[in-house]
Amino acid sequence: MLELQRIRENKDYVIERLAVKNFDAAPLVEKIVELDQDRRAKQKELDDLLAQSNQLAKEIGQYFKSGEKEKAEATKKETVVLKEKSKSLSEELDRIVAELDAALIELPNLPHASVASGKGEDDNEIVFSEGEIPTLGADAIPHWELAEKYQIIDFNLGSKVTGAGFPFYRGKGARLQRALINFFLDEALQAGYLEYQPPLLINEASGYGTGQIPDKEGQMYYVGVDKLYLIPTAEVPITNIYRNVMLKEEDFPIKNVAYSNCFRREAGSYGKDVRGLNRLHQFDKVEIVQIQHPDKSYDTLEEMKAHVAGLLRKLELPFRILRLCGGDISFTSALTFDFEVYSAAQKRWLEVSSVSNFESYQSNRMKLRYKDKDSKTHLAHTLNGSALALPRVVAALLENNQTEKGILIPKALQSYTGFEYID
RNA sequence: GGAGAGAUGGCAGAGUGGUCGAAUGCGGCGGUCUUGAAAACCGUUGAUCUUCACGGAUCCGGGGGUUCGAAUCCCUCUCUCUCCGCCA
Repeated sequence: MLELQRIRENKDYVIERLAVKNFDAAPLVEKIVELDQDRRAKQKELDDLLAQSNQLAKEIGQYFKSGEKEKAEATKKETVVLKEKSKSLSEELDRIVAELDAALIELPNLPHASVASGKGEDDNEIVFSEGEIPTLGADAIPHWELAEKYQIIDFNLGSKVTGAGFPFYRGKGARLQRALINFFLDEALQAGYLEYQPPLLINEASGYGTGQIPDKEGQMYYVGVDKLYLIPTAEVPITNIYRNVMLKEEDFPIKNVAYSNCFRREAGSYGKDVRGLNRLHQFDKVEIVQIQHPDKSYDTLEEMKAHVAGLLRKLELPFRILRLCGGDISFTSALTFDFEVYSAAQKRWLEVSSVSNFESYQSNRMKLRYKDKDSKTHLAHTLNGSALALPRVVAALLENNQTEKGILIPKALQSYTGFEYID
């Protein structure tokens, strides 16, 4: 959520920037500014009343001590009026604050200056691309057929046991998964990240902290009896480690990495987009999260981009980087780069990573702050990125590397898989 | 799942109805001393909202209540610990 002070002081700028996200912020901003003024006025009024009550209470205490019972009783009567007034005033104040909070939550994060306006994914800007797009023989087949041919992923079995979008990985398929996870984790460790194994279920407060709740809780699986959500990404537990935390300036940068299963309901998805590994309800992902000083968060974003690019390079996958336009960038993000790999048999680009700077948007929700050298309190910046999400990487590896001898495992991965070919 | 105990400032730990935002110790910061450091001694040291400022308000796990007045009493939730049960 945006800082109130920022909205108050840069009303027009906020409205202007949010237009880039195709969000008409004007009515909401006006409402927020009004509610804020109202809140402060009411707060002052209430504070004055409470100050009077406190004063009287002190006096009553004195009277009792000195044995002046009548005076005490008389003063008590005075407080009754004050109490009624302050009670109704504080109820009114609660209403205003609730309304203000609700309005603030509806306001998306401001897009970074480099974010262009645009309608949707077609308007994203390709800022980088690398690698040759492989040309496959006429007998090349998509990964779901390869999965069946080599019996490494069983989608039907998943449907039987759970439902669509929950595949079984089997034999060398399962070992490939394990190899990729270890490879990604090791690479992150080498880059200075601290490894975590997070809980896969989170409470409501955590969902709120990173922005899944309210609004997007429909995308998460919910365990009603225990009021817990299955995580859609390790970002949620890992970032929420720092909910209500006061850091010191020298703690920056905090670099965490976590492998986790991710669970997404993906309500409303259908068609060829969800074929095979393209979109699953449960998948594996290694996520990197950084907490950084506001002055350095964009350098950090570049560092994270470079890390992700390095992974794809080592896997020898052709990839491109997109800067998301206003219409495609998420509600909570200020700047997002998507990484896409080319899946040669499907002849399409698949998103395998999304690297974002949330600036102070999540921090403000979570009260993630730090003290500077003058022990002034500020909000930290949060960033995260997939490094990487497995299924589409696997899809591209299978399709691009299909040969007559089988699926060729990239060199960098062979020490992890223990085999050279899936055959 | 059952029974009991507890949650106080960065940490440890006092406080069971009124000058308690909270003793004391440790840690942190500043100073005296010292060539420098340590030790010792002196001082200082929470957050949020509001105000130009003085000041005011709120916060002792979360929420609610009793009272003129709550860290302190009551209800409720969460979490931690101990014992029993179950169990990878």
